[in-house]
Amino acid sequence: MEQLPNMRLTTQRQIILEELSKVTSHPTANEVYDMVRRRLPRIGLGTVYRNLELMADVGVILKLEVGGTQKRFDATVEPHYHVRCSSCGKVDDIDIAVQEQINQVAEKASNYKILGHHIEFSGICSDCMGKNQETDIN
Amino acid sequence: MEQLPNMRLTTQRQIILEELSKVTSHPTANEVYDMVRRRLPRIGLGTVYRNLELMADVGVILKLEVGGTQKRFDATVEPHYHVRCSSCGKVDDIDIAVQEQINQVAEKASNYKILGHHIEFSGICSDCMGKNQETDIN
DNA sequence: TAGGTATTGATAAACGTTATTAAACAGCAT
DNA sequence: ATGCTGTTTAATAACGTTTATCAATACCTA
Repeated sequence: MEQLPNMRLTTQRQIILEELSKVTSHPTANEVYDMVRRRLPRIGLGTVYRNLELMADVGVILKLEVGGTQKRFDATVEPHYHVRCSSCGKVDDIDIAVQEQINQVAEKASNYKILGHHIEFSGICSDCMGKNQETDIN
Repeated sequence: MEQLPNMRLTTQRQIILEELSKVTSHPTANEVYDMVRRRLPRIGLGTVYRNLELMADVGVILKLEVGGTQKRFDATVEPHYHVRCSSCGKVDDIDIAVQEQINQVAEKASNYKILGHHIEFSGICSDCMGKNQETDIN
C-alpha cells in the first residue's frame, strides 16, 4: 500500500495533481479523468484511478467516502468537514472548527481505538434551492 | 420515491424487517439477503434490494452511506453516530450525544439549507486490535 | 369469481472500480 | 549510445454492487 521509494513523478501524476488542485469541488475519479484528458487526451481511466488511489495512500490528497455511489477526491488534506447536496450530489467544504475532542468521547463510549472522524452534512445547495423551490427534494 | 398508498405488507417485507431488527450490526444488502434466505430460500436478491430501498424511503429503516463500497442498513432510525473499523470494515453504533446545534453553525458557514448531519468515526475494533497487534493497519 | 394493481423471482444490464498485460519508458551501468 | 532492470502506462477484461426489465404470481376490491 505505501511505497515511497522508486515512485516516479510522471507527467500523468503531475497533471492529475495539478488539475485536482485547481478546483474546490470534490471531483469523482471520472470527473478528474475528464479534466486531465483535456491536457492528456491519451491517458487511461485506469491510470487516473491508480494514481488517485496511490496519492491518497501516500497522503498527498484525500479520498472522501461520502454519501452517494462514487468516491471523491480532495487536494486539501487538512481535516475539514463537508456538505453534500441531497438534490444534485455535489460536495462542498464546510468551514467550521474541527471537533477534535469528540474522538476521546467516542473512544470512551466504544471499544474501538479511534483514529479520527468525519462529519458530513446533508442539505440543499443554493443552485438547487433556486431551481427546485417547490419541487420534491431528494 | 414515496408511495404510502397501496403498499402491501408482504411476507418478504415482514421477514426482511424482522431479520434486520434482530441484529445490531449494520448489514449490507447481501448480508440481509443471506439472513432472510434462511427463512425464505426462494427470495430473490433484487427483492431484498428493492424493499430495503423502499423501507428506507418510507423511513422505517435507515440507509447508511458510510465508507467502503457497500451501503449498509440499520433498523434503528433515531439519529446516532457510527464507527467503522478501518481494518475489517464492520460498522458499530457510537452512543454519544447527537450534536444538533452544529447544523445551525454549518448553515451559517455555508449557503446550503442544512437538513442534517452524520458523524462517522474511524478506528480499529477490539477484534482486529487483538489480531493485528503489530501488523499494518489500514 | 373476475379484473386490476402490486409484488415477486429471475435475469440482464448498468455502474464504478480493480486487476491484468504487453508495450513504453526512465534511470543507470557499462 | 547500448543494454539491463524495474516502473508506469494504456487498453482491456474482470469484478462486485446495484438497478432495471419483465413475465408470472399474489393480493385486493368489487
